[in-house]
Amino acid sequence: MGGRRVTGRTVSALHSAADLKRFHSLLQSYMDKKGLRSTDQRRLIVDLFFHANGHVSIEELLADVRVRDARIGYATVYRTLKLLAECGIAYERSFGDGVARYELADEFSHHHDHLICIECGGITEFQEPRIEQLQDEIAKRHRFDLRRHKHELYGVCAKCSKR
Amino acid sequence: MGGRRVTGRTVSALHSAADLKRFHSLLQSYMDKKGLRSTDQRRLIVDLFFHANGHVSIEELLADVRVRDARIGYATVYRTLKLLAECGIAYERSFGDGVARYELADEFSHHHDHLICIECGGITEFQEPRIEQLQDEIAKRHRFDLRRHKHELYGVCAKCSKR
DNA sequence: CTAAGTGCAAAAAGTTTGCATTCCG
DNA sequence: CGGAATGCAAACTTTTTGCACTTAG
Repeated sequence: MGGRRVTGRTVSALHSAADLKRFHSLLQSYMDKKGLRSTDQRRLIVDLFFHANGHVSIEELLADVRVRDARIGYATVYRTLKLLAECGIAYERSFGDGVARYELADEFSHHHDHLICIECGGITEFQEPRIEQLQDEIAKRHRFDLRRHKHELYGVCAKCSKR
Repeated sequence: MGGRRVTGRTVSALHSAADLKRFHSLLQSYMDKKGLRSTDQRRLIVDLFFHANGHVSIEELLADVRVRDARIGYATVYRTLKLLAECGIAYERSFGDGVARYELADEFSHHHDHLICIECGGITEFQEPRIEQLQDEIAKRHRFDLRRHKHELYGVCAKCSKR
């Protein structure tokens, strides 16, 4: 119910082995279908993305990737993330700071929305099924085919209020 | 209750005269306090912003503004919108298409969230008090001082589904 | 082999800023 | 007058693309 703290890149994501399996097989079948190739770079980037904490920017992921292989370029990470977004494995987000961020799709992680602290920039996740239900209602009301949503609460977190 | 269609720039916003009055007086007092000046350009931009449909980009507002005064530059609109955002009269948003958009703060308009069509880009507004209430609950649960939120539903609108 | 992928560097697209000039108060 | 605002153009930032070279299949 509550959210777990995932500010920045301090907490490692906890996805199950089963998620990883489905993730790989979906990606593989998409790549097969499109005639795309599996390269060292792509495997590394995709792997680190899966294990990264949610909400990584291209720059951040590139830094991670370069620890393992310093030759990899920005454009490759950029194109690989686009690829993941294309086949529905990743969502492209932007929290208003002008840089694109990517996170694992709900089906490989767990669906969640965000509380964002306007003081420290910390991001906490939350889940609220009753809101999801109301969203479906709204979509129905508008005869709108709802595919995804973005729900962000901005304010000051407990820690920052105290200071 | 339902939302009204405000796609792009086709429907004119309907704010009350009282809103306009409060809007001007808040802006005026902010400018007085900061020693800022009232210029022809600023008055024109601010005025057109108030009467514009929600969600205007700098580029769009600039186009409107230039109908009245062709000499006005991008930077002036940019700086004026920043000013409005600074003093809380406007919100800066971004719907992921890489351009910043501005809309009137809730207190001068009416609070609403957005349904965004991923086919045609159309934006429809919606309101749902029960969601607002649940948000407050979530914030409380996290001892989070909620200041504002962003709730966007992405999908395919009725019109586009039909095609 | 050959079409796809990579890395680089250049091009775009949008946002910010420096500065000479204009103009509000 | 003096400092703030404007308009222009240049600087930035981030994203996207073209291209020659490499490589998976």
